[in-house]
Amino acid sequence: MPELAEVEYYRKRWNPAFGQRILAVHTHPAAKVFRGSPVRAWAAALRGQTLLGSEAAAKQMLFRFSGQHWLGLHLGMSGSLSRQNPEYRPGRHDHLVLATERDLLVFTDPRMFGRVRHWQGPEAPAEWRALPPPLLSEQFTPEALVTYFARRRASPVKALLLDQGRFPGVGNWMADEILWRAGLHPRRKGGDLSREEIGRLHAECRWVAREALATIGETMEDPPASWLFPHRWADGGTCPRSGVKLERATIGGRTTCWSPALQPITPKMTRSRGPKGS
DNA sequence: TCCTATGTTGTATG
DNA sequence: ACATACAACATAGG
Repeated sequence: MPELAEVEYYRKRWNPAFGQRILAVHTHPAAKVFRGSPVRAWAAALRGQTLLGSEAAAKQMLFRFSGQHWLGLHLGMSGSLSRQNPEYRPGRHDHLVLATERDLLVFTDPRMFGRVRHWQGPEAPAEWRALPPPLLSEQFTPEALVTYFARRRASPVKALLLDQGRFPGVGNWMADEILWRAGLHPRRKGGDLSREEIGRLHAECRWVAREALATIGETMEDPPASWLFPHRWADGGTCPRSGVKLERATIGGRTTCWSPALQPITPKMTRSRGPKGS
C-alpha cells in the first residue's frame, strides 16, 4: 500500500504516544523485517526510553527516542502502523510492538518486504540524512530533472518515476497519476521528453504530492473520482477526463495504467513551435 | 489452481 | 564501468 502520503498517514498513528515511556518491547526477532539486526539487544535498550518524535521522508520513517535511540521503519508493500488498546493481543504479522502505559504501538507487515532498523547516536543516521530532497522542496527543480532524463535517456519515464533517488516517495499509483495528469505515455523514453514536457511532469509531481498529503496523508480517504486513482484497478476502468477505456501493461516491471486519449505514445504536434520551417 | 498486489534488491545481460 | 531487465522475497485474496 504505502507511498508518500500513506507513509505519512501511518507515521502519524503513533503521534499520541509522543512523550510516553516505552515500558515493554515485543518482537518476533526471527522475522525477515529485522534483516539480521540484533533485535534482542536494542529492544532491551529501548525499554524505559521515551518516544520523542518522528519524521517521514521518501517512503521511510524515523522515530526518535530518548537515550539517543532511533528506529527506522519501512513499510514495504504491505506494512502499516497502528495504535491499539493495552488489551490487544498481537497477531502473527505484528513484528514489533512498543507498549506504553496507555497504548500499544504496532508495526504490522504480512509480506515482510518492510524493514525495521535501530541506531544509537546524537544525530539522525547517515542513511537518513542522505535521502534526496522531497518533491515539495525548493531543491526539487525541473533543471535537475532535465539532467537526469538526459542521462537515463533509454528508460521509459514510468521506470524513472519509480527511482527513489530522484522521486522520493513516488510509487506505482503516484507514477501513473502523475503521467496521466502530465499527458505523457508511460513508455516515452527519458531522452525524448521535451523541456516543456519535463516541466509539466515536474509540476504534476508536486501537485499530486501536495494533494495526496492533504487527503490520504490526513485521513487515508481515497482521492475523488476526478483522479485516475479510483479507476486504475477497476476492471473495464475508464478515463475520468476522456471516457475512453484505460489501457494496462507491464512497464518498468510494474503494472501500469494510462489513458490512450490523453497520453499518446508520440508527442502531440503543437502549433506554437515558432515560424514554419524554422 | 493460478494470478495479482501502492516495494526493494541482488544478479544477469547488453 | 554503466545502464537496464528481471527474478526473488512472503502472504493474502480474487
